[in-house]
Amino acid sequence: MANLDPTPLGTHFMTSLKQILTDIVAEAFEACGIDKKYGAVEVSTRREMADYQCNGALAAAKPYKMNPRQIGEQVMSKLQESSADIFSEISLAGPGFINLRLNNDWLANRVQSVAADESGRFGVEPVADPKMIILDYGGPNVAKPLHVGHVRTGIIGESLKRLSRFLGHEVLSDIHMGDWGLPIGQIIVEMEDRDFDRVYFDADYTGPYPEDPPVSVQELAEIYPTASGKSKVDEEFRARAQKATSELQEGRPGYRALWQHFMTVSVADLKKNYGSLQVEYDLWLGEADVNDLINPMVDQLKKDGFAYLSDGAIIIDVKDDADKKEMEPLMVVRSNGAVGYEATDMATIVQRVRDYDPDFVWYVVDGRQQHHFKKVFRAVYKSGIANPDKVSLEHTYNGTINGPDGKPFKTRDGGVMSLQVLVEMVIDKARQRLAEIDSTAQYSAEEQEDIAQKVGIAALKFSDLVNHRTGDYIFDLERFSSFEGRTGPYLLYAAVRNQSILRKAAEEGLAAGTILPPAGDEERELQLKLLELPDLLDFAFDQRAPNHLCDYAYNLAIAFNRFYRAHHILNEEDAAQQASWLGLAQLTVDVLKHVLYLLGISVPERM
RNA sequence: GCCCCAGUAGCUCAAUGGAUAGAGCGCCGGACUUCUAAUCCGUAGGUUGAGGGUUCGAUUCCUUCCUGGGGUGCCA
Repeated sequence: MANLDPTPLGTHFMTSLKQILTDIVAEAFEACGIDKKYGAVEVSTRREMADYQCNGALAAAKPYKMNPRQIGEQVMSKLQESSADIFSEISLAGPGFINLRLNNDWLANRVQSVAADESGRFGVEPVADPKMIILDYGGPNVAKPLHVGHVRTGIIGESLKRLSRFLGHEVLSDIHMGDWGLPIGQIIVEMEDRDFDRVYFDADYTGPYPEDPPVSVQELAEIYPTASGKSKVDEEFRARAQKATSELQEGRPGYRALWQHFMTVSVADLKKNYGSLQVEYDLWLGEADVNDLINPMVDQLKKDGFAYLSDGAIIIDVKDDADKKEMEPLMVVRSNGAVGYEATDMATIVQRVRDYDPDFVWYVVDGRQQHHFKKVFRAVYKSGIANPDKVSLEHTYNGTINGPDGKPFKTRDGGVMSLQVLVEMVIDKARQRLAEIDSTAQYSAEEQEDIAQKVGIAALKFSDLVNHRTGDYIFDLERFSSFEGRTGPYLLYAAVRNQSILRKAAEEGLAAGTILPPAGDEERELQLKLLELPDLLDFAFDQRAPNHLCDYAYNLAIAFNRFYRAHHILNEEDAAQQASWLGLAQLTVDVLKHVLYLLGISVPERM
């Protein structure tokens, strides 16, 4: 095989099997006088016929005015000359699919080289050109408890963070709290009406204020919905709330002191609740953190002619000449002087560009905000706050979790189901399941509880992440806490059984050895699946879609479970074969656990 | 009105323009003296909402409808 030009395609060309095969087939196309771009190789969709396939002969037929099968024959003949050591079978099928089956020795050799990688990267090289990515997800509102709706943004964002970071990108996650808008004003007014400590509401008093928060997060959880409800029906209340919001933003000391208390109790609660889902943040910034950037930004926008007064509000036109549809302007300051999330989102971009100079900002936020982000992105690009050639602002939106009526989920009494309650229900279900299983009875109470936590969280997270990011789906507690079939616990179980073998092997003094060519179809499929990892990670990253990680983890677990059934490792008498299988089992569990880690799911030692 | 998103097996969901559209659940039927049966194997189940178009090839791209959901300058 001739030395190929280094390819700029793909980020893991050194280790991606797909890329290696594409390079080989592309060279064969070129040798036939056909553009190498037609040499793209994919995992075969017909696994009983091939491991990998190239469809390029079909695509090349027209421009080269040739019969696709004729092209296929020529390419095959070149491949047979150049790569007989790699392929055990090269065939042409149907209208012109080039089917490739890998030589078993070559296959095992590849797997062995991945197993021998002691860096913990499974042969996946960090990207050559790391990007700086800011991931904005979670977006909880201060004083509002997390509910089922926060599940998706939190765990999808967390997974994208872990994936991007593993691939070698520089990533910062920011919770971006909603802590500066009308809800805060509504709570302030409601608290004033309820005669909370007067010092906070006395405009002439400037401090000091009490150190202890006047409210708990539980009280806030009750006060906010009440205030929000009043605001909808009571115009006077609403006007007062708007005024309070505006005064808070302008710096009224008593309101600022109250706000600080809200933050203290809310952040502690958020850390606890997101922590239970293993959703973690690098930055705990929020809308309030950009307050001081807003006035200068608005002044500049006015000075540059992008922002102007209209009906008492300050707006920016974001309509594009290419738009056929209507596109109302973005309102950056309301007529009462308060700012909403349009201004804070814009100012946050000012801040992020200034402080981090990112290549990407991904907003993992509900898809219903698409219009909002479109306007914000246009406004910042148009006004020069962000340079479209430098930073890509993406609304990496997620769908909603709906009730049976197709609308965002509500409990039977019309309320929202809190995240904490949901998590506790799922873990409790896991406890019950655990109690039914004999093997765990001997474990300590602590270990059993740890297992229940991991099983419950795995069930919850996997059943959400397995759905495509952008799609809505219907909330089903049974499904969230199901432990059978295509679920989180299925994956844990596969990993745990594997670990059990390795533990027993270690006790018997058995060590992993060189991985040999597959002994059967089950093992062959497992080896092939392991080699798909780099391409899978690239693909999931490109699509910003963790469901592909779920898909891979599940298929890897299936492949392992079949292998497990077909070959009894510990009873194997051939020492080299046994050592090979131990190596394969070790690699499988390492890869499986790592992909689960990228999903934000932890694996217990045993269960 | 305008815009966005969706419509795939009984149900919940997958499917980077490729061959015979896949899983899980549910249904029916098999496999535990064997490294953990939270497992494995098998059967049945489809006009991919409808029509048109582009393409050698369409669930995927374009277009017109139908149905559902969402959004649409002073809530976020």
